[in-house]
Amino acid sequence: MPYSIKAAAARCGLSEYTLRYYDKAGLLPFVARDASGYRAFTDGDMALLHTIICLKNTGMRIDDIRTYIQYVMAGSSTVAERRALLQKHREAVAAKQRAIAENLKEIDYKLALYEDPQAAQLVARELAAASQDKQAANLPDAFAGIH
Amino acid sequence: MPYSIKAAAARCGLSEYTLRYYDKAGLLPFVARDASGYRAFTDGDMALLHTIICLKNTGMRIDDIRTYIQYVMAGSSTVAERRALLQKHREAVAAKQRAIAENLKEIDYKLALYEDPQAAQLVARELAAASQDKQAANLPDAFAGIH
DNA sequence: ATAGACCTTAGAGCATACTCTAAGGCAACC
DNA sequence: GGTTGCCTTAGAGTATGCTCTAAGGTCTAT
Repeated sequence: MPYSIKAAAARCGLSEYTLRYYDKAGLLPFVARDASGYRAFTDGDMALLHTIICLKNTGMRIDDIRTYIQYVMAGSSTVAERRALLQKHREAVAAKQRAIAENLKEIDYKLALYEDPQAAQLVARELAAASQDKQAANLPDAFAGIH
Repeated sequence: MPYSIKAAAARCGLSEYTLRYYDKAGLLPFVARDASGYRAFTDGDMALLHTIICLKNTGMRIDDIRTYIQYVMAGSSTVAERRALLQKHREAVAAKQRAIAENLKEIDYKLALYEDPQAAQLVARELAAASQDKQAANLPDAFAGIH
């Protein structure tokens, strides 16, 4: 019934190396060992691992994931702490998503410029302006001679 | 008119260290030096630096940003390459945003559980199930005795 | 009983992106 | 001319998260 590390890795999409690294880092204190000292992942373990991967995929650091797992291992008395941790993370992720969306808008603006039929001319004009900046300041001009 | 590295750092929000690191990494070939060998950032340089920061903030790697800057330094003949690079990046960022949103949904699900008035009971039930997984597989139970 | 595929650990190595230190040059003011 | 504050470089150090190697134990089938 339980999965070997190889099977668990295949199921969750992480490498065996990464699973061992996570275990060493204190993220998998719940994974039991069989009589030979081999890790044995149960379905319940895979569910918790899934949560760990969600936290990782949203950018949570190993240290913070460990804190979450420690709350889980401490039982239902830590529900408030878990809620606070996840809420804080949720807001941080949302804020980062918004920031990325903002930056992406500017990249889209650049992209629109490059997609314009007159792109070459527009770019050449930008370049000429940058070039003049240098001349006006009596600085060597890295853009000189570029079209 | 041009900005010292200190002024440029203050304006763009990066540290002086980071600006020097970027220069060393080939991201700032356009920044000129004054008679004393000091970097002199023009307004045109700041605009390009802004683009670099947008790319960085959306997770582009230094190596790829350098490629983009090399296209810029090669003039308007590289418009097609720049467009391709930005489009590819744009799609990668969008895909990652979607992936994060997916993972966030699962975290929200967990959060809803913790926000339930019956949270402690629900969590205790999860825990009991995980505990039974271990028992059924004749494995040491890390959850034993936790409420 | 031996080959092969699996597992274990400790610890080294790597990639990325900074971050800082050391040693020293330049420029302005008292 | 000395102090102060800015700048330069090379290169070392840090943080994070893997990724891999070496040495060795276990299990299964032939």
